[in-house]
Amino acid sequence: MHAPSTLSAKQIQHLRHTIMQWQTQHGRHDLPWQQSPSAYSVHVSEIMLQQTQVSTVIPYFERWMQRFPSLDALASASEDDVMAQWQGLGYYSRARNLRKAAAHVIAEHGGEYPDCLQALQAIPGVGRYTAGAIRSFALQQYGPIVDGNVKRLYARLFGIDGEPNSSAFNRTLWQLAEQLTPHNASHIYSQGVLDLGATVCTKSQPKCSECPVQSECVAHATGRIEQLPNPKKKREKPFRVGHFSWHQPNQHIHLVKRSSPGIWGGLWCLPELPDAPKDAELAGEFIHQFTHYTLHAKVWRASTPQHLSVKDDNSVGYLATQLFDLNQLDQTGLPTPIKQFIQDRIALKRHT
DNA sequence: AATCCGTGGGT
DNA sequence: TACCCAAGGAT
Repeated sequence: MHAPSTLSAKQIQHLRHTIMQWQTQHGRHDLPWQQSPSAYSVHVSEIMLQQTQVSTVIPYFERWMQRFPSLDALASASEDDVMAQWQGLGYYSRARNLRKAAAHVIAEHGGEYPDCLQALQAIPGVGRYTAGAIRSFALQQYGPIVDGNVKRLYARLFGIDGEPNSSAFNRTLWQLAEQLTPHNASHIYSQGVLDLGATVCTKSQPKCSECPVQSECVAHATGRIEQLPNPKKKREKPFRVGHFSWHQPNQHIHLVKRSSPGIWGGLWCLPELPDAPKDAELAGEFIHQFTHYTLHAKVWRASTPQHLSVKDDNSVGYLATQLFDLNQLDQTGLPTPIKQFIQDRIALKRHT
């Protein structure tokens, strides 16, 4: 892998200054989580922003801070309440971990977030990136960060020609972040690299003419902007069939709570069956695209509740089970396609 | 190290 | 349309 040699002190100073000045003048300052940030609000926003675009997160963040305005409010909430608030955001282990994290900070740190990176990373769901982000944005202390934006920016700026997500590639990026991040006003630099990656050094059609570090950019100088960072190897997406049961006695729907870890863990869902039931009537079916596989869901009518459900390890077991009023589903965390299916069917029935 | 974990925006 | 991938972390 082609990696840059160690940066000179002069290079570091120049890049820091240029990026920080650009952030002050052209960076983002109006995002909801940038207004009077606390360790808690920064923590919440950073977890929500993992693998999720800013525009998607904003309404969830606003609702979350209304519903769980403090660490104590979150820690004392039920898992079902938390999952219902997270409904639709995906990667639901983030929500389960966020609730655990609130209890962790209260139990281990008396309700005050720790300020060292090591202790921050011991919080459930907080890794190297999020720990650095909390240090930078909430505590305004030295907190290097490497995320997708930073990887793209550094890969182009320094001409890093490595296998994406390989350990060598990641090690190089983190070394650069540690060198470049200043110990004073770390939050401005960190926000600067995020904003630069998100608004200028974009994945496609980057705005190099607006870039403050264009003249230092290896990829721009060598005409490799479109090649860097190198594309990830794509894998074949498998196709899976899932069988679900539909039991709907008098305006109620029978749901089971899915186990975690596992897909849709912690959410309420139509009971998943190990196989297609014999002599059952098909209530409906749908296709759902996950990142790793395509799900063909078949939903079968059941005259009796199906307490048995397929667990994550493919075994069959008894899970928590409950009848939900069809008008109550808005306050319940269901997988998005399942909720969609149920609501479509209810709407359909009303018209026939 | 490789795989799993959701959903939706952008092109 | 189909594909990439987004303020990553856990196992």
